[in-house]
Amino acid sequence: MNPKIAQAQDWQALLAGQPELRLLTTDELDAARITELPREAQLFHRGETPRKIHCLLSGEIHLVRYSRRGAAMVLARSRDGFIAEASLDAPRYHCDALVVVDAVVLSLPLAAYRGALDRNTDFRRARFAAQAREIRRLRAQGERLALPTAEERLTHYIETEGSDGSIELDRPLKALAVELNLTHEALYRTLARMAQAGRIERTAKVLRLR
Amino acid sequence: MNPKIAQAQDWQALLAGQPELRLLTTDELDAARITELPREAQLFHRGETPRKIHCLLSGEIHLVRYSRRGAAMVLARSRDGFIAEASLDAPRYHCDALVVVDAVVLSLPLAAYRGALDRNTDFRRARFAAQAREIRRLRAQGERLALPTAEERLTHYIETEGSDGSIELDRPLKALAVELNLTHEALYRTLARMAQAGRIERTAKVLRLR
DNA sequence: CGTACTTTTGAATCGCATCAAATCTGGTGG
DNA sequence: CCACCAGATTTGATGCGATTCAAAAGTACG
Repeated sequence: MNPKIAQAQDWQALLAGQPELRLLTTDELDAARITELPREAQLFHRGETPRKIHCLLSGEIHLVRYSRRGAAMVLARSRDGFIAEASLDAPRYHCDALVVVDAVVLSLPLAAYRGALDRNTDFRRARFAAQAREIRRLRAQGERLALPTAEERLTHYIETEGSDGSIELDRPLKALAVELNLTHEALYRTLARMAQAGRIERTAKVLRLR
Repeated sequence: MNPKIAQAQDWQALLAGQPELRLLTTDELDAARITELPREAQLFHRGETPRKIHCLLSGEIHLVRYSRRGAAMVLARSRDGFIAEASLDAPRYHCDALVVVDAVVLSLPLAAYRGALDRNTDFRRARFAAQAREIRRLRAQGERLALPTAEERLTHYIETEGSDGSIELDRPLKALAVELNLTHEALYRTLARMAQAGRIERTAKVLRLR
């Protein structure tokens, strides 16, 4: 492990949680830096030119864009792994990266990242596969947003994002409503109706389709 | 150029239209085959295991999934280039590939494609960048589908997919309506209202924001 | 000149957003 | 331990925009 990073005893466990980083050589990790970012901080801003690639070790960061009327739109939620990797070959970021839960971020200069892609087969395959997964996830999300009713969107969400017909509720339902592009009222009502009709089972922390 | 492919005189022009294929070596192209597919044919079916990667040379192919009620959902429209590249590392296709306009397809065994990714730096960079573009496009599409009204979705579409505040209408408005996840009636009415109010300019083949 | 498809308009209906307000919950400080 | 507070959850009433169903007019193409 890179000595500069190894100094940070507290972060060892976090680094261990990112298997892809272990694919990088000591040389490649040499230029990496670790930063702590408090809630509300911004990792980067729209319009800036990407100079580093960031890997989220802990916390939560959202990619956000604002409509002309000021409404925030969440393009992506990240709880770990590389952030805005798809923007790196664009001349500018097209969204803000907003820290939603206090975060620890490892940042790597673009040159090191690109070098690793070219020379490190395992790393390259891992990143390539990760991009493919993201594309499939985004397609599923688009498919979901195209569904006309709240119930269909919720069902689709549980089927595609959950496992075995159920999802864990590790955050408030309001957050889920945002992801389904519903108001929280609409989601609450839909849940009530579905539970009433026996189409869904609801416990404190789990939603299960029946 | 690969002699087996070169035999197909008619397809030379089509191959020239795919700059990425020229990045492949003769060896890599050796295993490629070209197929013609009529409208309504399927290039692959949901549930099949991917064994080849397909590059669309001409025509149009849609990736389609069907809801339980049988409603078709178009996950992606392709008019040229690699198809369902993101599904290759999945054990099965999760959608059907439906030929919408008579198509010519070049198919390459997965092993040849993966070998090219590993050994051919230019090809790999090109594919990596293409995936990143696709991710950005899908994010923009998700953002668009989350907009509440027909007018906002249309405006967003013209702003992000068009150039300089206008788009060319090279296909019927009904097709555009599907992409905006609207009924064609809703789109027609929205266009009429916006034109009436002077917020959009409409000619036979172009839509322009004002 | 007929046929298939697109474009257009109308009327009725449905589902979600919006606004409002009450209740519940977890966590904090006194 | 309890009072309190912020945020989450829940229910109600109203309105709007898109869907749906229907039908007519326009357009391309063989």
